[in-house]
Amino acid sequence: MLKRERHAYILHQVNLHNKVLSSSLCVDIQVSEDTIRRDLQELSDQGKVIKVHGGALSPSFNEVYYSPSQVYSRTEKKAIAQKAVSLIEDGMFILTGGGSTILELARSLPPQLKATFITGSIPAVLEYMHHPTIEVIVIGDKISKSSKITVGGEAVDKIRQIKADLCFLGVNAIDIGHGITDNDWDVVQLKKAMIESSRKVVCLTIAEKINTLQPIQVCSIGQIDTIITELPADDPALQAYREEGIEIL
Amino acid sequence: MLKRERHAYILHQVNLHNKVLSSSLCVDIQVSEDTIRRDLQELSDQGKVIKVHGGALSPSFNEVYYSPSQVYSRTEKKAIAQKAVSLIEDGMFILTGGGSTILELARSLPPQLKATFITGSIPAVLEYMHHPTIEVIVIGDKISKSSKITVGGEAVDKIRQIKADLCFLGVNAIDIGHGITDNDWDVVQLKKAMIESSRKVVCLTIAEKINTLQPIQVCSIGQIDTIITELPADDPALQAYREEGIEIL
DNA sequence: CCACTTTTTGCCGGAATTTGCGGGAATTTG
DNA sequence: CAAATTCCCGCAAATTCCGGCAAAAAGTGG
Repeated sequence: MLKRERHAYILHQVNLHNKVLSSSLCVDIQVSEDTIRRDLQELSDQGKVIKVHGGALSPSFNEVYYSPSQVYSRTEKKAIAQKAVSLIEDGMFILTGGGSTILELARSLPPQLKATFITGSIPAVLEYMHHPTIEVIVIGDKISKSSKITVGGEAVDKIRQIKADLCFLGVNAIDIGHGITDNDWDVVQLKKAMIESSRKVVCLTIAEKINTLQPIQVCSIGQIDTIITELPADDPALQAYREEGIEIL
Repeated sequence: MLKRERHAYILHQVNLHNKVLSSSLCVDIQVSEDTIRRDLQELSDQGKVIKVHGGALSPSFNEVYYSPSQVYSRTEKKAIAQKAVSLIEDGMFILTGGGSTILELARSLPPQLKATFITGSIPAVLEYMHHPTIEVIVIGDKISKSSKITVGGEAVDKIRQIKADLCFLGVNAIDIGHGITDNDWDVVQLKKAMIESSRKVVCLTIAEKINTLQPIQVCSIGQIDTIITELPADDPALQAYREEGIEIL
């Protein structure tokens, strides 16, 4: 990996997460800690980051008041993203939707990962695009401005032509009896197609949304292979799902 | 392999992967590292790539991390966008590419305009998405990270199925003899399809790019209906194009 | 076809950059 | 305070860069 690439990657990470740890960077990028330290030093000299013991912070961190509730349940979603990343292997084809949990996943992808991500979500495409090595395939159709993803028959058709290894689904509501449910007709059509076109379906959801309902069903519990929440895998809140034979992470 | 060929190949690689290593290029093309270095130097002088120790990066690669305000020739592009907007009428279907001039156009759209914009450019989609009343249709396919547009056979096919009223084309190089030319094979395929699928083809270009050349032809002068530059319509620099029967704005 | 110029290319030697490593100082944490 | 981690400095190896030079190739004009 070229020096400039590393710098770009580090800056991207800092701007996304407001901080980076030298220790995690050097395992991500696969270079020695000294190199990372020198990189941080240079970026710090340029004023792009603020160097601190053990890593670096975003320069805007000190200026603006940092509201932790800026993004709804950001920390939980980060934890979910971390677990989700562990399912991804080099060479995989991965279908993803949109939603803030998926975005967090996109930001947490290790930099040397070589996989192909397929999505109709514009914010997700933006995140994937920043990644140095992954391939991005966009599902085209009309944009739904509210959800910022492409929706419609063309999009559904395209997804049906795909057979992906993995499908990451950000979930609005999940319930043991009604499965995954949602509130946008067009988005539901897409999610249905995504589930059918994937060998393995992984649900990402914060615990808060477990056992909640929305008007339109996306799929039944039986179609889900894995559920990822911010809770530990053996949390009692997930017992019912475990009993249905769903893998819990 | 000829010098021009090498340059085209290098540019293609850079646009594809966002970076090239001198070491890998010289085994690919079977020339000495010195030749590659000189090639990269020249391309860097022309601003086509950014030379770094060990190789080169795509110029758009760094843009992402810098402020969007320092865009090259911003004021000129705004002037062009103003003129372009005057061609748009309610209810039109409009094909557009990517590029900073098109983005400026997207930002200049009047807020009550009701039209449908079709594009494969992710930055353009983002701009259109912010608009309250226009419809956005995304052309799907694999993302070219450097140009940030979808490229490939699927995208070309989709465009062919469309018959748009207008096509706005950001232009890299235009010449009276060679028409519009560009340097990325995949992008050229898209632009060709866009031109064929539109009733009226409008070129947006800053005056600086008039009478310049790139390796690959997009279309001949005869296929262009309108040219928009920041210059007044009767500027002598555009005389030759006017004589070809092209409308100048 | 031949001399002549221009361009291109490869090679060489020295300079510069980058990277990892070791040792000791400094900082953090319990 | 003590252990662990992180930082900093200098060094060495590897790689890359750069300017100059000469041979090869391509273009030019008679």
